[in-house]
Amino acid sequence: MKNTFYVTTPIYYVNAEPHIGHAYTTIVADALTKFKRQRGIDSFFLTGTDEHGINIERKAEERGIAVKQHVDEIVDKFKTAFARLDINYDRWIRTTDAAHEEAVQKLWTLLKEKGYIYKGHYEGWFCGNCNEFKEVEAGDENPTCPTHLKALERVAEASYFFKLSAFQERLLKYYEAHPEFVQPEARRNEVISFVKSGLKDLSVSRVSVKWGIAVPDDAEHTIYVWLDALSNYITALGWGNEHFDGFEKYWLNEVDGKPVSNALHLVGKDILRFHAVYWPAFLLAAEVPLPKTVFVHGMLLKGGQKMGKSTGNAIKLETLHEHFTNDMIRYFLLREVPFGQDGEVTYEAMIERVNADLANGLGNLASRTLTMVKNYFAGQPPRAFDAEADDAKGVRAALTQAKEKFDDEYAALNFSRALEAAWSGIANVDKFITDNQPWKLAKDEAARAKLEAVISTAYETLRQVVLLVAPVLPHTAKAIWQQMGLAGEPLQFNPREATWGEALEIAKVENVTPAFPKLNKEKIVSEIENSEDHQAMATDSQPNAPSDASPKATTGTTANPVAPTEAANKPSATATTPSSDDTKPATVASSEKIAIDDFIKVELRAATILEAERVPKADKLLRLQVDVGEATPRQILAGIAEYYAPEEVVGKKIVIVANLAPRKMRGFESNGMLLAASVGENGRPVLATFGEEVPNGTRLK
RNA sequence: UGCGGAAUAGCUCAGUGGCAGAGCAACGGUCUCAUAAGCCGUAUGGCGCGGGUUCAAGUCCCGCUUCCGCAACCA
Repeated sequence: MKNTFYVTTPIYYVNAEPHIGHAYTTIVADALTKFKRQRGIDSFFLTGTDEHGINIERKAEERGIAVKQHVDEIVDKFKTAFARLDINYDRWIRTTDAAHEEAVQKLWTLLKEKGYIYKGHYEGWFCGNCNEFKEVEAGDENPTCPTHLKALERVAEASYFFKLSAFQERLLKYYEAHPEFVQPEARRNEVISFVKSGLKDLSVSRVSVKWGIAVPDDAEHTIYVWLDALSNYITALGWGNEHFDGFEKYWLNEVDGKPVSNALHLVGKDILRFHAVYWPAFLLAAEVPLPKTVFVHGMLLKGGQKMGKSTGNAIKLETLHEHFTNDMIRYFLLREVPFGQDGEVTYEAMIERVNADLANGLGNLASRTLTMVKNYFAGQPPRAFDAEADDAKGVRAALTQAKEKFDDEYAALNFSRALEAAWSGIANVDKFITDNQPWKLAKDEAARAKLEAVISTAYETLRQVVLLVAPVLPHTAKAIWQQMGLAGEPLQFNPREATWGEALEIAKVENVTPAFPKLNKEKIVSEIENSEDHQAMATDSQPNAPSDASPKATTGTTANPVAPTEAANKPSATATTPSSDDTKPATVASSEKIAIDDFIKVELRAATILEAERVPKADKLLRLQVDVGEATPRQILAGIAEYYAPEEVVGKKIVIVANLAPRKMRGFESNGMLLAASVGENGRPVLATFGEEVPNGTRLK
C-alpha cells in the first residue's frame, strides 16, 4: 500500500464572492495536508473553481462583460482570500482549463463507448419567464408557473442521458462493503435511503447552455455541469490529459490486490448527493477506482441559522481579518466546531477561545518559559532531563499520551478532540511549573540543578506542543519556534520523530514577545456591530443587488457548483436559476409590467372557509372546502398547514383565485388557490382577508 | 407523512450497563516566572417526558415531545 494522501475541496462556483464557508472547507484541507506532510506523507491538496453554466453566463451578462473576464476576476478574489489564510494548495483547477475540458470530453467519449450514455430527448414543462423547467403533477394538462401564474409551455429538447439507473444495485453494494466511503454515518444512511428509493437516468447535456464544454461530435450540446465539475478531481491529476500529473501517484492505490483510491473529498452536506451517488456512478462506469471517502462536514451557523448571503447573516472574511489573525480563525474553526456537525460561529465565542486557549494557554506558556530561559540561563535553554524536578516524568508521560491522542484524532478528522489533547499537555506543564516554583529555585544557588531540570522540561514540552499545533497555527508556531532559538521551522519536523530531550542546536533566546494578544471582547464586538450596521444599511439601499443562484446554492458553507442543468436532471427544475422568490419581499422592485387586461384575466373572489383538514402525508397541505357563492362548496388545497391549524382557519373570510386550472396534489383536486402574504425568510403565509363583511363570491378588481 | 439523526452544567461538548464528567464562563483562595496570565478550591445537573428490562439504565427496549437533515409537499 502506497503511503500517499490526496485531499480535495469542492471547486467553488464563481458566481459568489468567497466567504467563511469556502474558507472553512479549505482551511480544513490545508490543515490536514500540513499535518500529513509534517509526518512525511507525500500529499496533494487540490482546490479550484467551477466556472461553467448558465448562471455564470447570466452573471457576466448582468455585469456587461465577457464571461471569461468575469470568471477570471472572481477566481482572483478566491485566490487572494485563500492566500490571506495561509492556505497552500498544490494545484488550482479551473473547469475552463483547456486540459480539463479535453479530459472531460475524453471521459464523455469513454462513457458513451461503454454504452452508458445514450441520446434521447428531454420532455417537460417550461416557463419562458423563469427560463427553466418545472415539475408538474402527472395528468395535469394545463399547468401554470407558480412564480408567474402563466401557462407553461411543453418543451421537448434533445438530450443525452447517463444510465444512472443501471448503477443502483452496484452503488448499494459498494456502500455496504465500504462503510468508510460516506462519513459521518448519518450521511451514509441518508445516501443509502436515497439510492434505495430509486435512481432515474440523468440528463447530462443541454442545448440551451452555451458556456460549457461541448459534447464531442455534437457541438449543439454542452456537457452537464456536474459531470464537468466532479471530473476535476481526476482531471487535475492528469487523467485524460497530458498537462497535469499525479493520477498514478495520488489517486491509484491497491489494497488486497484490488484497485482503490486514496482520495478524500471534503464536501458540504448540500452537495452530498452529487459526490456520493452521481460521482461514484460516473467512476464505476468509467472503471476508475472510487475515492476512499467522501467526508461531509456541517454548516456554520449564526444565531442557530445557516449563514448565507440570502439570510444576510454571513460573517464576512473582511470583518474577520480586521479583528483576528489567520491563526486565530483557523484555530477557532477547527477547535470549536466538531467536524462533521453544524457549528455555531459567534464573535464572542471566537474571542473567548482566543483569550483562553491561545493567549492564556499557548501564548502565555511560551512567554513565561522563554522569559525564564532568558533571565535564569542568559538565554541559553538548558537540556537537563535527569528528573530532579518533581514529577518531570509525569509531565513527559502525559505529553507522550497527548501526542498519540492528537495524531489519532487528527487523522480521523476529529480536529476538535485533537486540539483538546494538545492543550491538555499545556495545562499539564503549567501546573508543573507552578508546583516547582522555578522563580524560587533561581534565588538558591544550591537548587541550580533542579532549576535546570524544571526549565528543561518546560522548554521541551513547549517545543513538542508547538510541533503538534503547527498545521493549525502555522504562523504562530513558526514565530514561537524562532523565539525559542530553534532552527528551521516546525512544519519541517515530524512530531513522531521528535524524541524527548534529543540533542539539539539551540540559539540564544533573546526577544520574547507575546504570540497572541489578549482580545477585548466588549470593544471588538461593539466595533463589529457598528460596522455591520453600516454594511446592512448599504445593502438595504440596493434593493436590486443581484442574488445568488438559488437559496440552496447560497446557504451552504461551500459555494457549491449548483448546476443550472439540474433542471434537466430529475427532471424537476426547482429554483436553480435566479428567480423572484429569492429576493427579499420588503425590498423587491416590481419586475415586468403587465397590462390591465392581464390582471382582468385573474378572477379573484371572496370566499369563506367551511371545512379544513390536514392532507395525509403532507406537511404543508390543508384541504379546504370554501364557499365562493356557488351552488356547492369548492375544494382548494393550500400550503399553509405549517402555520395554520385546520380549526383555526374555519370560518375565515379569504380571497381566492377562482379561475385557476384544476390541479391534483396528494390525490386531491384543488380548484383554485387562496391568497396569502409571504412573510420573512421562510415565507410564512398570512391569509389575505377583509376589513369589513363581504358576500361570498364577490369579485375583486 | 415516511426514513435518518439529535436532546447531558449558563455555553461548547465527552460519556455503549457499574459512584454523572471535561473545557470555557461564574465565585473564593493563592503564587509572582508569565499576556491581571498560572495554580488550588467551590458551586452548578429533574441526563427531553412516560413506561419497561436488569442486582444496577444518559447508556438497552417500547411509547411520546421538541429540534435538525433527507424525501414528499407549497397552484
